[in-house]
Amino acid sequence: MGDDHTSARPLRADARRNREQVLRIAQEALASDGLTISFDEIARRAGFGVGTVYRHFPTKEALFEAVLLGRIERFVADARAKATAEDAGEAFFGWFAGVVEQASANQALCDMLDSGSGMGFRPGSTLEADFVQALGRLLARAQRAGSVRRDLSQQDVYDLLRGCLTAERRARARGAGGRMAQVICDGMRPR
Amino acid sequence: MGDDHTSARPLRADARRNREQVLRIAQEALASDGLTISFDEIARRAGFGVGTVYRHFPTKEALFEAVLLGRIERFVADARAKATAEDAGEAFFGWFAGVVEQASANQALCDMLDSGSGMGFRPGSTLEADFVQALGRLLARAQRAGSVRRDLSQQDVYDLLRGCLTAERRARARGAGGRMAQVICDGMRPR
DNA sequence: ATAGAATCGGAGAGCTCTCTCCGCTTGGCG
DNA sequence: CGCCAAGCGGAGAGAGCTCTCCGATTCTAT
Repeated sequence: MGDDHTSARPLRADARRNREQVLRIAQEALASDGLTISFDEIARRAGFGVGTVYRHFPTKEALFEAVLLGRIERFVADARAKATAEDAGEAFFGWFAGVVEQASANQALCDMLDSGSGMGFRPGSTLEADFVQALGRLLARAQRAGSVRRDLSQQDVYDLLRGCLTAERRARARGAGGRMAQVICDGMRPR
Repeated sequence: MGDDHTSARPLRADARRNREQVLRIAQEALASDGLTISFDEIARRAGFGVGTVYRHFPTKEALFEAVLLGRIERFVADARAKATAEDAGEAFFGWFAGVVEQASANQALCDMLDSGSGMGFRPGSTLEADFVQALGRLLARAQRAGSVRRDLSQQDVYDLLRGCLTAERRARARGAGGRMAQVICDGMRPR
């Protein structure tokens, strides 16, 4: 319970600038270094004392969520938008490849999806369930259309997505990114 | 360095028993908890003081290597044994699925292959290079035989293997293991 | 049984990390 | 301009980790 957006009064002008600066730097630091980066290090990179950063975000988790949750929500929204597309197979594979492309560029996003309920997603939240459910809808339509093997459950595909992120992230690091999703999508097609 | 097997005199009988006990417990602990388990915790589970464990293994890394390197070496040996098999495609896919099956049952093995040179493999060793090279030989033969897409490099397949481990470990955790390697192998076949 | 070498146990040094506390500084209103 | 609440900085508490050190204990050759 810190002083989120829910506070009664608006922040002082300098405080608002500082908060935005922290978010900007945290975003960069998380994208390049992942969830293991320390709170102190983020404060240092942003040029603030650690007390200042804690004033804006009551825990390390709260800061990370402020940076990352929106990204995951966008994946869910994107899946919902594609849920009525004409070509169900294209919708499913396009969404899968899009998530892989976006998330593999961001170490913290990979960490979060990778670690599952363990660390990334807060226990009380339904975000992970929403994500899997949105994925499941695209999958079910694509299977009905005959574009995806029928023996794969939504959990199977969620796990394959995580695996694909691991692979793509590595490939990207050596400058050979962009093809892992293609291979894994082919593997999900009926033979 | 420490007092490995290279020492001049043999260990006292009780010390040898203790060393083996430590290795047994460390093996279990690493398989279930992975590379992030603490040295203190292993000593505690084995029922020894931490000083005793350090007497046998000079660093945490040394203990972990004593448990894990042999497993990786066996993968390399297995790849070499299959390098002259009649059916090159079967040899490649069989090896890939075998590694996934064995390693996905062991959290520490997954961590080691996952993290690459970062943490798992010691910088000075050639083990990781040997592993990739042995993989590369199986791959090249399978590609010549037309069983695997030709646009995949040995690094691509190494990354796909790591991704497959991530996926399979998750699937196994929810009791649905055994099919991830099938999907990814299918993805590597020519269309 | 006994000496003495080999081995054991665990307190604690030194490090990193998260998070708190409170004296000092500064923006913005009257 | 001057006041003071809002905001800032960073020392340090507390927890956890790796690894060291040395007095206490146990094995084994005689």
